[in-house]
Amino acid sequence: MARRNEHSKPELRALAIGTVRTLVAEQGLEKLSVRQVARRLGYAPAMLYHLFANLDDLILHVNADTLDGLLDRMDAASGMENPEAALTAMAHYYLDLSRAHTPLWQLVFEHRMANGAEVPAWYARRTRALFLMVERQLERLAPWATEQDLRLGARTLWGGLHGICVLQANNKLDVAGDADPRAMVDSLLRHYLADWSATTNRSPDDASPHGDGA
Amino acid sequence: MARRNEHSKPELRALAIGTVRTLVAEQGLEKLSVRQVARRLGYAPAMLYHLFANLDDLILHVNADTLDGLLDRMDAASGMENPEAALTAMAHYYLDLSRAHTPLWQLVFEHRMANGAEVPAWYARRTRALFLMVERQLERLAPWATEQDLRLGARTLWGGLHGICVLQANNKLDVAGDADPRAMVDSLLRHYLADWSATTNRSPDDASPHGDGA
DNA sequence: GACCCTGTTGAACAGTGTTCAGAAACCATG
DNA sequence: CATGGTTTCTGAACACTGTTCAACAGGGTC
Repeated sequence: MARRNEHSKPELRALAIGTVRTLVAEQGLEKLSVRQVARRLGYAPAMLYHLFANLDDLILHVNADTLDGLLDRMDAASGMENPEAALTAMAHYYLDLSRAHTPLWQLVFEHRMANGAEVPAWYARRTRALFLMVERQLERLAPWATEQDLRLGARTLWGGLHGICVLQANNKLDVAGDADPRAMVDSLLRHYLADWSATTNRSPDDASPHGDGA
Repeated sequence: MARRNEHSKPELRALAIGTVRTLVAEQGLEKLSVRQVARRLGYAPAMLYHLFANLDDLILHVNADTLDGLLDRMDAASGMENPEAALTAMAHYYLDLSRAHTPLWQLVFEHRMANGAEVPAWYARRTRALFLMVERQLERLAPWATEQDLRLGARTLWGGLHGICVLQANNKLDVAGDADPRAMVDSLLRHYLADWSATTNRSPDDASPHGDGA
């Protein structure tokens, strides 16, 4: 019972990734295990170690797919006329993913690497791209903002959005009295962006032509 | 080797909770296991099941202690004159906990119950209390806000703060270019609160004396 | 001394990720 | 056709995990 060669290595890799996706979607990330994936594939568990370095590696490949889908949809929104509308659309994609595919979303954002290993570069590139897209929209919203303003603003805004999604995915919102996550996201974006773009304008302690005091 | 009776049941419970705290602080939550706790205590693993229902129950008791400490410190800040200053102080406690005691913080906020069981009432009470404290400060900031405004605002603001702490605890901020979490928290509070308190004032579609259209 | 009760344990069960020697089948060469 | 090499795949093992439960040891009571 060796050497069946029914599928090529890349085929098998894609098959394994797909199996993890359905398995996680069906039973959540707690039930995910190498042995379960192998059983569904009809192979011995050890076979998976010829496709991926370990379970973390397999999960990262699944997450890369999920992230690519999210980034694609966010990128499509980045062309909108109004940068505020673009950010809102992006945020809604982010939230929708955490609502419609909660276990898959958790696999991306709540999975911790074993023994604190660093994520590989090919993966970190994707999370970096996410923040960059937000920065670019903020830049359109306030072209006068410094590079540091944009970094801080993007990380604050998207970190905040992320927190709402985390609470939503973990059902922590119902515990503390029900609240509509969509309304929360809209509230965050509207209020934060309004004051951010208003007060980031021509910072007083910067090299501005004629500073109009605080 | 049975029936030593060196400690009372409540003593043993407190001892076990303390052991989990040091164990998690030293090695992170991944390494936490019933057998490790028992070994440090000098008992057999099975003994712990006479003190707690299971590992989840033990962890919840540890988390309750952590939350109580946080709530105490936040409660002390709630008496400050300026509600905005109070919220800032509370947020800083929240962030500081996630920075100074990251593994313990993760145990509270990133631990998932096995087989999706609901958290018990004595525990849920604490997370509810957290949101309530924020609501009370928002009410002082905008006494005219409706109950629903307060709920939405508190959950949005604290959800956002939580997200920043999550990214911080998981080292996701360095990956995407370094950003000071403290500056992010301040940015979130300042900008969100400024516009929230300004625009929540006498909502136009509510029973206001003379609505000034959008 | 006999009894019960309570604190405690060893052993077992079912599961986990991971490694590795080796078997089986395909391919190319002599 | 046979031989050898390479690739694909597996069974078994190792060291773990949470949890359960029969059984045992010691203290208190009658």
